[in-house]
Amino acid sequence: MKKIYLKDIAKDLNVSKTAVSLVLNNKGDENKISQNTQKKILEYAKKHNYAANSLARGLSRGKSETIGLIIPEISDDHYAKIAGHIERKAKEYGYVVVYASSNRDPKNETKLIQSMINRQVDGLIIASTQQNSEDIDMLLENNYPFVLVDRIYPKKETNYVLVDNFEGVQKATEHLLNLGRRKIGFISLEPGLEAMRQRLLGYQETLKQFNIKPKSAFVKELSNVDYKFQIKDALEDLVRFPNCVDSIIFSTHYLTSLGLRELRRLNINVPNEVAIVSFDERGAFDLVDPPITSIKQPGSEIGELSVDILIDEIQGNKNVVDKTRMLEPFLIVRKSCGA
Amino acid sequence: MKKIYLKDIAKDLNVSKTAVSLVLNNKGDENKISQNTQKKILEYAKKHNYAANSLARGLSRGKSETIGLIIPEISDDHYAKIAGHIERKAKEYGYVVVYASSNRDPKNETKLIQSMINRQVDGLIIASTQQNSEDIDMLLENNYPFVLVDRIYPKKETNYVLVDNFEGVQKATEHLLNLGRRKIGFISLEPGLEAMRQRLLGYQETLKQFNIKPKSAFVKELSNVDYKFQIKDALEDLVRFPNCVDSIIFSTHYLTSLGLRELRRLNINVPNEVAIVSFDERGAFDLVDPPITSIKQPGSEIGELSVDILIDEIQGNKNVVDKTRMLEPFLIVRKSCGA
DNA sequence: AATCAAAACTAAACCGATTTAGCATAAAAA
DNA sequence: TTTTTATGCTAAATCGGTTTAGTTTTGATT
Repeated sequence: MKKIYLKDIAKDLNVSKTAVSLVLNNKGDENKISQNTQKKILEYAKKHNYAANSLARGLSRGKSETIGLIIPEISDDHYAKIAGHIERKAKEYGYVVVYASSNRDPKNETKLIQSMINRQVDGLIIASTQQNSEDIDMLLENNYPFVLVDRIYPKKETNYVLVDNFEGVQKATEHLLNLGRRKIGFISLEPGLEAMRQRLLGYQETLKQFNIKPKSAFVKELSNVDYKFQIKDALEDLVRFPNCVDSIIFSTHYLTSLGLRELRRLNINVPNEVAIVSFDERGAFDLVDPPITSIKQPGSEIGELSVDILIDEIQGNKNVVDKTRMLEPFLIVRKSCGA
Repeated sequence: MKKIYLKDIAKDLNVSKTAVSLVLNNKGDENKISQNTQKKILEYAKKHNYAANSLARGLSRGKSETIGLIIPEISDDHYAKIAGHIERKAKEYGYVVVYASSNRDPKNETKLIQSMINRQVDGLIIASTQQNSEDIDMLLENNYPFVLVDRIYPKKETNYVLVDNFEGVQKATEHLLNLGRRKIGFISLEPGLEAMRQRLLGYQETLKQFNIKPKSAFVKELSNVDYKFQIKDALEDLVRFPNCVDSIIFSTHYLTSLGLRELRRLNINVPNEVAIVSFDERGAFDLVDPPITSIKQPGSEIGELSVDILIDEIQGNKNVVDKTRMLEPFLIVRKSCGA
């Protein structure tokens, strides 16, 4: 099974490389290659299993039919799901996906963006650390096709797809309030991410709507780096006097996991003593004791829309009208709130 | 920020493209480019942020510094983890990763392998459906660098990295037996995969070592396609008369999740009535009620070794001596067996 | 002063496609 | 019969690098 090249086909069939290339790219008719020749070329190509070298094609066409995906971590449940949907949708368009994890480090992100551009990806889907303003500006200035997912730069005009974080927490908070909980704690990460800010805001504003004054003592914002260690103190503080919250909203799934472990260690009954809600799902959250009420993001929509938008940008179409999409999250009610 | 090319540097510095290329590829010394010129070129390149177009470089060098990863599903916990480690390690070597999901369909896998080759990936890491003998043969014949992960073709001589599936289940079975369980059920998938065969074997052989005759009624092998529906009957059959097993080993994590749900529906107490062990971890298995005893695969080792081996193959080195690695799995003892 | 080797550099081919511009030939129109 | 037009095709440039096979320059040697 030797590799076969365009020029081999041309030579063997006694036609020019041009003819072969045109025909194989479906431009035979418009370039008036006779049906006869076309058939000949197509058959030969099929028979010998010809497929263009995509580096060569990419170089000559100036595009690679590849999209770059930059996310915090591919092994994170949430991003793995999104990556799956992105891949599927990209394939529909004939694109493949190169992924890279920033590990939540802005410097990594900068490098990855550069590296992807050098690798001639046609566009980028980025779940940014949100501390890479300059990179985003650079992309914008150069008209480089890209879409932000999951994270946005609120002051910049970019394409984006993300869930309505405010609404998500709003739903969760309302749920808790409707179940009679009044002392709701909120454990989140430092507000570097707009998403986290919106989640906090959703919590605070909903309390206000219910005429409850948000207490800052009920809110714990952990370091992105040390959250694993900080969560212990944070939780203890929330559940002990004088706070004694009756419920906690965790602003992301891994905080939920850690928090629940801690609550167990403290022998606190969930949901009787403290109800919990998690932003984001994770693996077997429905099997956990108790099954965890979660705010679920529409992962498939997020993935698919971001690809739709990106491809539209890449191809310079204007098919996709709205390139800034905020999607509706859903509250999945389970037993961790006592409902 | 206009893009800058090799020829721009050459022109601006009044040297040849050759010189620039050599210097930037660290071949200045061996090609006797004067220190002066080298410095000039390096500085200019750095100042203007030059980076080679990797399509062009790839085309001309015949390699792309890209590796292809073909797995059943990127969104699967297990593969997402492996993908994470693969990416990290690949980056260390200066490679990027293109991933694609076969969705467990051999036809897809064939297409993906072809597509990756056309895209000039330098090598492949494949978690094969194990029904693609011809593709594997083709890769072997063409001396195409590749490594199988997680799945192997037992009769073919390929590089591979996978966990010792036999040993994993052996550990689990011994654990159950040591806890006094004697009627151990085994829920698995159709034996298309060698991994599944080994797991079954591990179960059967361990029973024999304990002088227990394996009963085929205790083994349920579900269809890869319809397992979601079949598991209900399978489970009922196992726990009801005449089988009445006192424990079950699930041969993969998603079967465990489904099975546990079903056990709950049947109001069967885990672990008192039926103990369970899961092959493979999943998200929050430690938080589940009860926390699930699992056979854990060494994900980071699997990912890293497969990259080490692949890069060694690609670069034609012989640094990595053993290119067929079977790794040790670990039993993580939790409460689902009553221990 | 002629010879030779080493040092410093470069022209041009090449990787494998795409694409522009244009050349024959045949058919239709004048 | 000549001109025009359409048909069918191709040579060669191009994409942006790498690499081979030289060439020129410099300096040392005889």
